[in-house]
Amino acid sequence: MWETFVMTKISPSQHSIINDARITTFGRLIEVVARLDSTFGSKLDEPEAFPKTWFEIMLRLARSENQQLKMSELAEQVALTTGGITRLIDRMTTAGLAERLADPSDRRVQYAHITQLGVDQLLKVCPIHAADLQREVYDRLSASEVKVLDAILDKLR
Amino acid sequence: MWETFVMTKISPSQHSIINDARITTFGRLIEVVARLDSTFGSKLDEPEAFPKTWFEIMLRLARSENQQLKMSELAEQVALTTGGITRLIDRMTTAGLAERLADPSDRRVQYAHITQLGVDQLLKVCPIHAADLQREVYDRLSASEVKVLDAILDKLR
DNA sequence: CAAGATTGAGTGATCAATCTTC
DNA sequence: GAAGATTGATCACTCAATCTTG
Repeated sequence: MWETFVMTKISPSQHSIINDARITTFGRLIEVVARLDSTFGSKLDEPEAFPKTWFEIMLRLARSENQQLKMSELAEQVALTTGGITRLIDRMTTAGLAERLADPSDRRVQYAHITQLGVDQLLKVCPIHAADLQREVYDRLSASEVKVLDAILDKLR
Repeated sequence: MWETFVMTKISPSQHSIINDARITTFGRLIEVVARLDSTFGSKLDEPEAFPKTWFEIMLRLARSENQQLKMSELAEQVALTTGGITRLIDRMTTAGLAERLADPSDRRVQYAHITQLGVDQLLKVCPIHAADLQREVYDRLSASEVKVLDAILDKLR
């Protein structure tokens, strides 16, 4: 069939550039992770639901020494700017899940600290999230694949 | 040393809930991908630089039949809402990288189509991105690890 | 002057409501 | 009425500038 309109054409040599396997695989990685992530975000539709970002914050605080982290450390860990963290902790503070603690030895720093309510909520949500992960991720992978995945993450850290 | 203030406490049994290995690994996955992704975003600081979202869009359009996709298909593929895609294509149209094409057989649908300028830009950026990926990702992994990664992505699709 | 946190302005997303076409 | 795309309102982020403390 002849073409009625002239469309954008891509030559064979250009085709190989656009279809680079490395770009394809990485793109799939981004896509799969984004899709899984958003799946779990909407999965937490409990009465006391909170965004997945909050979950990540609370988890890191709960796992840290004294259940607290410097604002700047927290920002670095969750790949946000310090400005972003400032207002995120503001919101979590309003929700009663986090609070700020001053550092007596350096009055420039503020610690983000998870509250008792935050710990309670976290303990309630963790098993749900773990079950979701089991079903959506781990049940679909072999033990050796999980092992390799872990190794890959170590190398890319 | 005795404690001056009462801090949030986490018991050993609660500790095991919070430190679930499945949650940890998945969290690391999110983190590593987010970090890599933002690294490459700032890497494209060429004169005609564009955000990584645009790159992803252009790549998908260029690889598709007739270099076009329905707005809704595109939204689904890049995990955005249709509203988000509408304005994203608006911006790319303003930049001359994409355009809208009507569907003669169904006047409800609009196709997002990559322009010749878009293809040119994409062809310029792909080798740069591939080289970045090679250095930041593939040089750090063995061939078998990449193979397993691909298999994992297939299963999680 | 540097480090740490916050604030103001601007951007790009979501969600829900709307408009058009099937 | 349902499907597809757009629009309005809002939200959470970034970037750059600012304030405070070291």
